[in-house]
Amino acid sequence: MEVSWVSAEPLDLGRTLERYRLWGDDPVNRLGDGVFRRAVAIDGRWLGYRVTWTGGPDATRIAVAVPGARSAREVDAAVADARHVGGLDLDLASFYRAAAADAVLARLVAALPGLRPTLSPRPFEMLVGAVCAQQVNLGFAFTVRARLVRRFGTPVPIDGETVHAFPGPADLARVAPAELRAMQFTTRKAEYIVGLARAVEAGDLDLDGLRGRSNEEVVEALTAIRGYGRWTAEWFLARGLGRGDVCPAGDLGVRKAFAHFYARRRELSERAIRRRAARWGSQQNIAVHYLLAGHRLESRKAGSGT
DNA sequence: AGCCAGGCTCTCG
DNA sequence: CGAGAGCATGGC
Repeated sequence: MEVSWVSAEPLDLGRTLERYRLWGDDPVNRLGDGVFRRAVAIDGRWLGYRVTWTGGPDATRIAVAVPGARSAREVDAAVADARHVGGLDLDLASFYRAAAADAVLARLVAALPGLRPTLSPRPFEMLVGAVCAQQVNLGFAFTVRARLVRRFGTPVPIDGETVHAFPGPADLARVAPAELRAMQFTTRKAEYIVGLARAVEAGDLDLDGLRGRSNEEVVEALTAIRGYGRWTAEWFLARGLGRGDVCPAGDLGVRKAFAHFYARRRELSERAIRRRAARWGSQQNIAVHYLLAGHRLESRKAGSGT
């Protein structure tokens, strides 16, 4: 079964999803040439789906196909997942209007038309992925995350290939931290990941319920868990929940991007970054995404390859 | 060999 | 609180 539609909003899906292979192969979000594959859960069953697209940033036709679907409801679930992954529900047009007032953002919007933040549809997946990326370079973070996924996730066939569903709390709650250590997680991170899985399994933390809470409440709930600090909570708000008014100002990449674009390469304090980002109000999340992508673009051109 | 990488916890003042 | 040390791991 398949559905397709034309995006009325600016969108370059290829550029947006490119993120999924910037730092290596991602067995959960598989991006090929002009095709993206992922799995979605419905009624306890995993279904692989495929997204394809044609046309330019101003009129993209998107198609979502779910080869194993037996009902429209299953297709709807895949479409919802795909919309989240592609950031399709973010108001990019409003961001573009706000960006026009900022010379840096205006330039980046012109260079990267239709780029959207990719959101992570599943909170547990988002949080564990964030732990993987704490304090290590992103290539390595992707490597260990992929090991985790291949070992504890669920393989789902689609189009003769395999996508992996990210392991859920139940899959990881019973894992001994030593098993993660063997995959080159640090002892601490192994504890953080298993600890989160067990907290969710024990009912101490309602991840899905976070969606309905304020930014402050989400940060408070997450930072109460060992291993989950402000950085992780803010990325969760931004990339998990798609909150617009969030800027993970402590993030190394964000700090470098702000230094590059707004301070003649001099380091800005976290507070200074927050102040500047606050001016963008509910567009902060997208603005930060453009700054990060723009910084990658320009430093790659300069010959270094972050 | 040594520094770096999209942090977090713990301890002190 | 806010700064600072200590922590671990692999890549370059």
